[in-house]
Amino acid sequence: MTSTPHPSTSIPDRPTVDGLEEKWGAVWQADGTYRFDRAKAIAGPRSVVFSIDTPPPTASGSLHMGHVFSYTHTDCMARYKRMAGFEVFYPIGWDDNGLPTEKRVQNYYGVRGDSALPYTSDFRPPHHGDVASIRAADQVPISRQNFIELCDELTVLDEEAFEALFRRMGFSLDWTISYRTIDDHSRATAQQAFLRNLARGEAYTSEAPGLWDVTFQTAVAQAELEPKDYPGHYHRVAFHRPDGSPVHIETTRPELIPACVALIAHPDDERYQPLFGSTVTSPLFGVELPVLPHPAAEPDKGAGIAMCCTFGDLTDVIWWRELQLPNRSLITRSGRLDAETPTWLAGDGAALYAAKLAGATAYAAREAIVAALRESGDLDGEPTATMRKANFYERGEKPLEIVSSRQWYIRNGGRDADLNAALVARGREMAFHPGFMRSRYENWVQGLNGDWLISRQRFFGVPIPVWYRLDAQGEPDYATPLVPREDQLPVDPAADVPEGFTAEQRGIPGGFVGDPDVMDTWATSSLSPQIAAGWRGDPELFGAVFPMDLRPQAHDIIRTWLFATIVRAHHEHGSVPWTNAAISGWILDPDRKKMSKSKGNVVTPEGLVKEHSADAVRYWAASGRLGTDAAFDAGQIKVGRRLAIKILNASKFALSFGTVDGDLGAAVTEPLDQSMLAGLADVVRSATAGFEAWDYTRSLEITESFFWTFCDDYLELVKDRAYGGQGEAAAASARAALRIALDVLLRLLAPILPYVTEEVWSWWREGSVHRQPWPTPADVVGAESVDGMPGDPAVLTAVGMALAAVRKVKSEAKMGMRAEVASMTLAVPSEVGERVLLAEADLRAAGRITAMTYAVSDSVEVRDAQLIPVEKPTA
RNA sequence: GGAUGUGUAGCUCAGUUGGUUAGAGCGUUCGCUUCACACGCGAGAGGUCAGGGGUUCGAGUCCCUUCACAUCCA
Repeated sequence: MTSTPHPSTSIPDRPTVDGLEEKWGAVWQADGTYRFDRAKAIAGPRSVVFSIDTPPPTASGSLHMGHVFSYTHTDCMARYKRMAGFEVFYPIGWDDNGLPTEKRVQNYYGVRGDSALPYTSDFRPPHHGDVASIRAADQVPISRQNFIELCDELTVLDEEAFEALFRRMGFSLDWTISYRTIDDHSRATAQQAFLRNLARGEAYTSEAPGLWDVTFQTAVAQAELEPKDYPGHYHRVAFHRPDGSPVHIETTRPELIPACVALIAHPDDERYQPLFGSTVTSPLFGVELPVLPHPAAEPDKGAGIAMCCTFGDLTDVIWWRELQLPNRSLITRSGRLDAETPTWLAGDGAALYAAKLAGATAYAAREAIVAALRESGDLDGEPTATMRKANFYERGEKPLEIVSSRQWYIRNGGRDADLNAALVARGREMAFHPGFMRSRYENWVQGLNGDWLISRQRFFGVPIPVWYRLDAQGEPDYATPLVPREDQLPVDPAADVPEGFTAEQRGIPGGFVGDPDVMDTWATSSLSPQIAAGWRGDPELFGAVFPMDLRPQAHDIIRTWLFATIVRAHHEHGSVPWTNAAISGWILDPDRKKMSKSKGNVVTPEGLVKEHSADAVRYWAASGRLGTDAAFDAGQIKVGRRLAIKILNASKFALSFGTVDGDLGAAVTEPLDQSMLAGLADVVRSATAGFEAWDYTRSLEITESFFWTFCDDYLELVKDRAYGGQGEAAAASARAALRIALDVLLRLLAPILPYVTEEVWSWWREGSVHRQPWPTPADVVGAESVDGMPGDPAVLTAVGMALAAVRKVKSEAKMGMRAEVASMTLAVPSEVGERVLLAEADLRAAGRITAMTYAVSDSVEVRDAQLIPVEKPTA
């Protein structure tokens, strides 16, 4: 039923891969070739569906080879599953909310959001992507709403560029199922999930020390920080025991001495054991501080005893919490020291603070403190340069500070051993491909030390959907937030009014105030399965596709995206979000460095696709296995292009001998043809096993390897016979075998090379090759003879070896392959000779052999060849 | 410091449960206007499987150990 001949075959004289993307992209779109059949999915058992949680790309980022790499991997699997009979749910989304978009908008338009400013209806931004970068001081401040409008405008443009590339790459997404993480449906879904987290106690607010980006003025989550080397100096500073003797510590941040709450050494450190339980006083400020043991202190680092300040780094937070130390925070959200002189300082210390430190930047404060330490004699020696590990957010220039603030958190097992174990167990319910990637997940989950901070003090995000009552003094009541009903979502607390209040009551005592924060991007994109599958508002669809079958993504975001998505599904559904996670590697440049803009080694996908064709680029991507980083290799793309062209040419040839009427399988009578088909049946088995093991690369390699042998040996061997050189029946056998093989080969290659396979399919078949069933060994009719004897793949191998030996003789004689062999002896092992005899006529035709005899030998070689050079036309 | 992975031809990589003489592509060398394809075809050269030790009749493959590289975590 799949082999209905096309009524009029139209094969181009010179087939080309160029232009196939436009041609077939338009057809697939018009025909809805990759449309998800919702009715079939809902009607059928869950097992008829293969659902894919496509990670929505950050549309504000640039397009890079990593996208093409990973999305091609997914598409190959999607296409295989579709042909294997599954109803494939393959949506696409764009992750457009969040700080990456804001940064891009700031640079593209030269603006900066400022909540204090009023809306301007006719605002015109100063730039439109026409300058490389804009200094913060030159950015025009605009209102929150104006800023959001620009974000909306630019993300739409960016998404169009992404869509154009993804379509050109031939990704078989269902473009009718798409979403943006900032659209109404996504916002409502994110808010609904948040409200349910809140109702169950999984979301909560807390005034706590957290990571703070002073540049972007927002809190940042643990998962987002990047430790980097940051130059600094060790300062050897004396604290004092009650008897006046010094205890030296070494610190890179002496400006935090006024925020010091304790000195801490490792419990096993004999140098400091006598001090545990005693107190010391801080230099300059004279604050009395305990000396305490804690295993996180590193005996080898600096003096081996550290000052704990609130808060210099994340270790300080651990000490503060575990040792129940006071909170003497000094660093404010601006990155400057508190303008008020802290209450715990007195006398000279307080005076020093008021004079030199109040409101100072961390840098100025450090200078002032170091000068004062020098004067007091508490600085031992000169500061020595060092590199410290500091935490950064994305490409921020300044290290993150730790600042106390009220923030929203979602419980993620960082502070709850039972939840932690449950989330590890969820990971074990899923299959990771490759399996070892699970340890990334488990390492991360088991290393968490705090809940997930989701609130951001930014603009372009999903608002936290709560309001607070204001008491008579105008102070918000954070303990009992006002929440909307789910059917009111999405809401914007900055514009919408909670039930029971009027707009006039906003911000006045006895009235209400909206939560000013938005959620972090991940708090929405961690719900991509729920958003795409219609958790909110489409329970039928949701039931048919959730939990999804596959989440594909790269390994660097296991700790963020993959983990966060598991957390949300665990809380909301008590299940995994998907049953398989396919983890792609990274694209490295040819020197095996990670490609990055700053190094200028980025190759853009658009140019490559235009130059080499989408199939060629897909071939390169598909030759990278899951979990393996791949070097970018233009050579491999060229190989892919060559394969695509070869498929066109070989197909044209195979179809050029005229059709065969009736039963194709019955027409195959020659042992060589049966042998080729028997080999192909083995290929079908192996290629299927490859896909079933998520190893599309293996499937491709097996099929490709067979295809080249098919071209180089089989086609050459049967050419003469197919033209009719050995009579009609023998010709029909070859012609039938060629069509059977081509039909199966095209289907095997379709998931990897969708364009050329579709092109060739259209020459002689109805419908799309991408809607054909995946081939089975039984589809390779003619692999057995009519009396049921299976074909012997070794016949083609044997004749191929003999042909190679003939070619070798000609090549060594520096003659062309058309040279005639007047006579020769084929020396072969006897079992090879027996098989050669079955197709000797084909061998003679392909080798232009007039007379041949056989001899027995261990290897296959041609002896005593009498060659007649091709007569060259005299000039 | 802990975890995971990698190390095979000049380059990029395969190598199933241990089993003949370790494979492919690219590159390279030599040759060929061959009626599907010069965006092609044919042939050749090229490897101490990171080092060391062990198990075994037999190790690229299993075990131990050393080294190098990468990533993740602390």
